[in-house]
Amino acid sequence: MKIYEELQARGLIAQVTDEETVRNLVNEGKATFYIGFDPTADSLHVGHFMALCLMKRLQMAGNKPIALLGGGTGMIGDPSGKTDMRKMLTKEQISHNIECFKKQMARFIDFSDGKALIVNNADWLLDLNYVELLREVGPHFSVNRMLTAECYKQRMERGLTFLEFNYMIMQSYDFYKLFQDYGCNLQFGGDDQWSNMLGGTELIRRKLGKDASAMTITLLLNSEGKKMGKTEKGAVWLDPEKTSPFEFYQYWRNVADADVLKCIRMLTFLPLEQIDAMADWEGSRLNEAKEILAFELTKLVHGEEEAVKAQAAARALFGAGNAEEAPEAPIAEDAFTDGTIDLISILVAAGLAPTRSEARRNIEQGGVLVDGEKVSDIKATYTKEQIAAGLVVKRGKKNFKKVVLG
RNA sequence: GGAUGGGUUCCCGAGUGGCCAAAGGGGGCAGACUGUAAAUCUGUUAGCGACGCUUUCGAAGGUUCGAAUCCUUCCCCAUCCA
Repeated sequence: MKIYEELQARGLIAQVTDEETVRNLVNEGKATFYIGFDPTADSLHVGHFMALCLMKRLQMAGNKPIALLGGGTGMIGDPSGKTDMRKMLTKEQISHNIECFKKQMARFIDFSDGKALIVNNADWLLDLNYVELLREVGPHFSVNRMLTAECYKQRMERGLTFLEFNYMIMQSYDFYKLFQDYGCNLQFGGDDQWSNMLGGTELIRRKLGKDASAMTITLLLNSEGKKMGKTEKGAVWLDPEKTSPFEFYQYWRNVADADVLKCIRMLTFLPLEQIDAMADWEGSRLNEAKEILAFELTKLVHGEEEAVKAQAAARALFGAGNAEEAPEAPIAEDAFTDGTIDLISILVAAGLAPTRSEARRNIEQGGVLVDGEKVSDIKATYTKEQIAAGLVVKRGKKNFKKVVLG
């Protein structure tokens, strides 16, 4: 099975400009393709991870990836899929975020010996002269058409600023530039990028009379139609400091029944035959599939060692056995008063509750267990010796920490 | 620039002088059920040294014993007109 067919079988391909052209390009390893990453945060998240996996797959098939960091486009902000204007980032934030992105990307993609490139569109976008640019590309964009683009529709109701309206132009210019400088003939992106990407192929055709292609990756949506990789607390990050391997593992361990196989297919590198074999698993057996999904992804992102640890911790928490594998939460010496500390303080210090009020509620509602025993007294206290021995504190069913002396 | 309508807690949205930490819904959290799922049900959802205290209704002032509610100025948003 060739790469294009594999991507298709995994359900990764959403739209392509011309199937024949793209199929031939990637199957024969003739594609030089780029994917843009806007540095909107200091870590990559699951959405980026999908793109990186795709880059890796295509690279393994002999194609050359270019990772485009949006140092320039990040200054504008992509309105696609946003209902409100996003916060403008400062230049310092952007360059900090770019550094973080670079480090994380290097873990997935082989950038050695020119096998892949990493470029920053700030290098060309920031120096553009406004009037020159208008004259150069302006005539090739029809405002009427741009306004009909899907990515602006939502915003037409709530308000779209001129700043963001220009995002499509900048992205199109990127492709135009990469096409000329690096022979980049293919652009990948999330499906929400489709209209922006078409802007680029159009521009190349109109300015240079040449063809370039575009292909979008299916957005990873859950069965309720929401983007996956987001929790109430925010995105699921790849940075272990922002989303611990255990939390990362748990996120995938808890996906809905309807989404497990789709996720395995799209995100893991497991062979398709093995995945197909799981397709008729039903009911509680899907739990096994969830464990596989969680383990595989944690392994890809955090390495095998962390994946094993996360899995052991999860099993300990939900199955029998002790919870020695629980993530540790150190309590500082000065948190003790006369050698003791109360349970509310422990919960807050361990990050199991955001505020003391919340901790109090959790205890009152019977949601807190210490070493397996339910504690419903909000005044319960523990001595330094008890903490030193290690105390497993559980808040709710899925949150637990091994509290130790820090 | 002009007219009109608006900015309320995580979100939507009620509230037009005290009974307002603010209805209702959504979301979240906890509990029951279960498969660490979904659905359902119950409780809860500003903070804190907690039958009390402190901070919150776009911002800053003011009136009042008392303001989310009234007045002034300012900022922002939407729609229509230019």
